[in-house]
Amino acid sequence: MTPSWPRAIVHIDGDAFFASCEQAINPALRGKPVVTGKERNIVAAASYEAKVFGVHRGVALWDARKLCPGLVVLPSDYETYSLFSKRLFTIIRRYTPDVEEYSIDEAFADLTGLRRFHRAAYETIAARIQEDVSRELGITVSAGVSITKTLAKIASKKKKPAGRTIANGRSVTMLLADLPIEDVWNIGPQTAALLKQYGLDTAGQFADAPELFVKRLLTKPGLGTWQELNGHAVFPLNTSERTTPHSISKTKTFTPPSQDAAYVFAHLAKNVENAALKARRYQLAPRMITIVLRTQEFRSVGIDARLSRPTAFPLELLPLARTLFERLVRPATKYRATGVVLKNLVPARLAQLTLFEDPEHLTRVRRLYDAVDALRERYGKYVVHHATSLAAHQMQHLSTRGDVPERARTLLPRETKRRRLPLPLWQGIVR
DNA sequence: TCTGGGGTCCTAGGACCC
DNA sequence: TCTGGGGTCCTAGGACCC
Repeated sequence: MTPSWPRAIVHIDGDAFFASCEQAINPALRGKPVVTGKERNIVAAASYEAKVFGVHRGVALWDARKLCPGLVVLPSDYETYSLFSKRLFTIIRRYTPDVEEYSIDEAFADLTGLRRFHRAAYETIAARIQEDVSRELGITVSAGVSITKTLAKIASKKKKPAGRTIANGRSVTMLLADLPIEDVWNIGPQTAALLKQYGLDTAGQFADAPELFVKRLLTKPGLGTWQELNGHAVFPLNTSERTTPHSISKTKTFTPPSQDAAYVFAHLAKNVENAALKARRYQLAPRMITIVLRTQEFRSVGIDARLSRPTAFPLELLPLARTLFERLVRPATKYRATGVVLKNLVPARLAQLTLFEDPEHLTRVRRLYDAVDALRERYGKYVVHHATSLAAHQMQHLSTRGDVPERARTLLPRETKRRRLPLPLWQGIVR
């Protein structure tokens, strides 16, 4: 259970993280307005120089360029940001082993009881972390120190960039007094709207509400947030390294929206291939697959199926995806995005044959994808793909001409030539 | 918020069993 | 044959996060 003594938790939050990484790598970009997200035509991160012009996350690049002439626009480079992220967490671990890697640019760390060891106040420890990061990585982080994760997270947002806020005792009350309820971590639009109906507009008002009232109105996470705002640390730090994902999804919007079923399916097939590739990289295979279509009007429809045997091979997943797709797709409806979710992931080695399957067939499929994955490792992701997704790939060639290798070829057999699977690979469509 | 992409956790309710 | 109560597992969908 919750320890009875007060915790000292620090929340470290990267400032304009992606943009800062770019500026750290390329000195010529320092002091300039920089955004990342070129590949999506939407600002993923904006440097503080760009924010001055009103350029924020989520702004369309077209608008961003208008707001800020001379804006430097870069494609996102997640590999590099992940490297910075790893080094950031390593620095924090020098001060405590209890570190939760909350997101690529955020961490919680438990400093409780470490003042003596570091011969420093908690605030000083936080300051040292900030100094180390700044000196060694060339980026800045903001820090919040408090007695619960929720309060620490609120504190780190208080002063940005490179700020530091300590919230204890009376300053907690001050911190919460004017904070809009929707700005509290884990209070989303739904819960905020509900609380506002009861006149609770600020974090302070919510924290002061009677426990019984909160218990009746909200569920476990909501109650936990209320407790944390009142200084009871109930959200534990998740310090276990998150190596394997629980689900893998790929979604892609295409423009313009289309009602051409074959074309829409090609996009879906591409997502299936990419999701399956990612699963194979983790040596995982899904037991369940969901496909999702989003209409022009932003309505989403989805359908699930359970696999009789886990598999991360598109050759096996695509026929099922087609079946699901055909149940889902409506004539004369324009779609703007397709998506696939691979769920119930299990280690690929556990993917055992069902009773009546031909083991040689599976071996051949495995060999095929070993070869495919090796090719992609060597020549890039686009070197080979299923014929089914060809239309989607060709679109990409047109839209990003020059970026994609010309050598893209279809290697795998067409659907008509594909061997029939000995057994249908799915057990039924769930809904 | 005029809406991109990738995730996690929680809960209600059904199925099934004793 | 009818009925109550309780446990476990599973899943769909909601809500939230960056």
